[in-house]
Amino acid sequence: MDDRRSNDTGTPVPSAPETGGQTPRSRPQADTGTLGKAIAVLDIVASAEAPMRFTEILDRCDQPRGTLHRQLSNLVEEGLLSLNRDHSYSLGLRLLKFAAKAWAGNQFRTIAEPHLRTLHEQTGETVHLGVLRGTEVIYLDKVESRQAVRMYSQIGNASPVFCTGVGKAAMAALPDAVLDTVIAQIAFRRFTEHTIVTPADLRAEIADIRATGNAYDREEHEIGIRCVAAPVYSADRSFAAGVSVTGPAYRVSMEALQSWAGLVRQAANAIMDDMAPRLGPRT
Amino acid sequence: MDDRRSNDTGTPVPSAPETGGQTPRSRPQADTGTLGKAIAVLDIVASAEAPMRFTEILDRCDQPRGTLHRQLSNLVEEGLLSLNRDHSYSLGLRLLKFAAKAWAGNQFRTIAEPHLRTLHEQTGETVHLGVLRGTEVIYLDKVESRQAVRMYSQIGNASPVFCTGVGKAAMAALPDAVLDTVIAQIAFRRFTEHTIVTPADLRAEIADIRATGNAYDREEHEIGIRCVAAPVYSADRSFAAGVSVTGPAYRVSMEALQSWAGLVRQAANAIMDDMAPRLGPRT
DNA sequence: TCCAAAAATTCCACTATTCGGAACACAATT
DNA sequence: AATTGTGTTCCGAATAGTGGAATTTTTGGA
Repeated sequence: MDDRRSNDTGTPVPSAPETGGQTPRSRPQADTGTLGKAIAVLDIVASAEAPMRFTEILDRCDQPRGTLHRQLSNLVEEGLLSLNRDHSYSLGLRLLKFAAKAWAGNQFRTIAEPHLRTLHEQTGETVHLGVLRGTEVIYLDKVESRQAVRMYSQIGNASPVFCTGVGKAAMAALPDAVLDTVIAQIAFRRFTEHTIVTPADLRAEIADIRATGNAYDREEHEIGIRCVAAPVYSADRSFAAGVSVTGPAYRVSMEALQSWAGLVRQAANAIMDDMAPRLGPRT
Repeated sequence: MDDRRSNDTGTPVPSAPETGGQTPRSRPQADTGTLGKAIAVLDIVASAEAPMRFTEILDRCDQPRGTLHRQLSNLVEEGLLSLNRDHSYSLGLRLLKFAAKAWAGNQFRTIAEPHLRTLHEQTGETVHLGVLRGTEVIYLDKVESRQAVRMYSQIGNASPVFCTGVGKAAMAALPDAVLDTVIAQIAFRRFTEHTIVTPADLRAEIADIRATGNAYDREEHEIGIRCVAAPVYSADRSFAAGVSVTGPAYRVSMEALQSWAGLVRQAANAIMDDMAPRLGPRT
C-alpha cells in the first residue's frame, strides 16, 4: 500500500520510506508521466540563475530536440515559462499567482503567524518559519523589523537542511526511520568553516537538539549569521518544521541566542497547540 | 561567465490577437494537451478558498473519476498539490519555491525596484508594480512603509484590469488591436458604486489616460482606497505594465493624488529608460 | 458497535497523445 | 555567398493517458 501521509498543513512528510531497497545514484524520479517530464524541464529552468536558451536546456535534459521543443511550447502557452525575445526562457508569471494562493491558503502558516509576531516582539530580531521538504527547508514566513530587506528574499526559498537552524530543528522532529533516509540523501557541502559536513556530526547534533529542544546555527550557512531554532511537528510526526530567531553575529552573541532559546521553544509549542485541533480528532 | 543578457522582461504580451472570431462561452482552452489538463485542475484548486475534496473537484472539471484521480495523484507526487489527511487538496509548497525563483529572476522587477523605492520615499504611500496578463493585473512588487501588512498580500495577486490604477494604466499602453481583444474578454463586475462597468466608459477612461499620462482609481475596486498610476511599456509594446501610488481615502485626497501624478509618470519613465538597453539594440 | 451509503481508489482494454528522428528554416559568422 | 550553430516543424510508431466499471475505504447514522 502506498503510505501516503500528509495533513492539514499542506505539508507532506519529507520522503516516503519506500521499500528497504535503495536506489543508488539514479534520482527517485517518480513516475508522473508527461507531467513529471514537463515539471522536470521547469525545474531545470528554475535552477539556473540566468534565463536559459534552448540548447542549454537541451543539454541538461536527456530528451530529443523535437520533444523538448513541444514541452517548452506547452509550458510557455500555460504561462509557466516565459519565452523572451532573445529565445531565452525564464519562469512565468503564472507561478507567482499560484504561489500567492498557496501561501495565503496554507493552514500551517496562517496558524503560526501570530506566534511568529509575538516572538519577533520579544526578541527584536528576524523570525523565520520553515518546513522540511525532502532534503531542503522551504521558508514559509518571516517577520522582520526593517523592511529594507526584500519580501520574497526568504519566503519560498529553499535552503539545505544540514546547515540552517530551522533545518536541523525540523530534522530533529522526524521519526528515526525517516531521518535515516533524509540524512542518506543529503549532499553535504561546506558553506563556511563551521558547516557540518559528515552524517555522524549531524546525527550528534540532532541528538543534542532532541535533548535540549533547541537547534543553533553557528554561522554554518553564512559567516556573520546566527540563529536559534526549535522544532514544530504534529503528534503523529506527519510533518516537520521549525521556527527560528536569526541575527547578525556582530549584534547577536551566542549568549543572547541562548537567552532566547526558551522563547523560541515556547513559540514552537504554542504553534503545535494551536494546530492540534486541526489535525483531526485522533487516529 | 554566464553573463547572459536577456532582452525581455519575462512578460509576454497580454493575449494573442488570434483570429477575429470569438469563442462565446467556452474558455480559450489552449491546446496544451496533457499538461494543459493538469494545470487546469491545479487552477481549479487554486481558485477555491478552502481545500477541496475529490468529488468537489470532480464536479468542477469535466473529466471521469479515474482520470481525475490520476491527475491529482501526479500533481501531488510532483509537489504541486498537497493531499491533506482529510482527503482534501490544497496547493503545494513546490509552487512557493518556483515563485521565489520567478520573482527573484524577473528582469523587469529587478530593474524597476529602485524606482519604486524612490517613489515611495517621495510620496510616503504604498507603491505597486503590476503587469498585464490577459484580463488581469499581476502585482510584481510593492513597497510600503509599515511592514504590518503581509508580504504576499499583493505580490502575485491577480486583480481585474478594469478597476485598478495599474490595470487601467497598463491597458492604455496597449496597441489598439490588442486593447480591443482585451476589452472584449473582460468580465465586468461591479465592486463599488464607482466601478466602471461598460466597455464604452472604459474606452473613454483609457483615452483620457493616454492624453494625460495618468490613470486614477477613484475607489473603483474597494471603497476607501484610491490611487494614481502611470503606464510602463517597451518601445515595441511587447508588454504592458503600470506603477501606482495607493493610499486610504481618509488620508489621501484626490488633490494629493494629482500632486503626485508627475512623480508617478517620472518613475514610470525612469523604469522605461532603464529597460530600453535591455530590449536589444535594434532589429 | 454495526451497517449502509458515499467517497475514494484501483483496474484494464482502448485509443488519443506524446515521442523522436530527420528534414526544414533562420541567424549569425566567416 | 557559403557555413555553422540554433531554433522550428513534420509525421509514422509506440507509449502514456483515458474512462467506464469494479473494489476498497471512509463516513455517519441507527
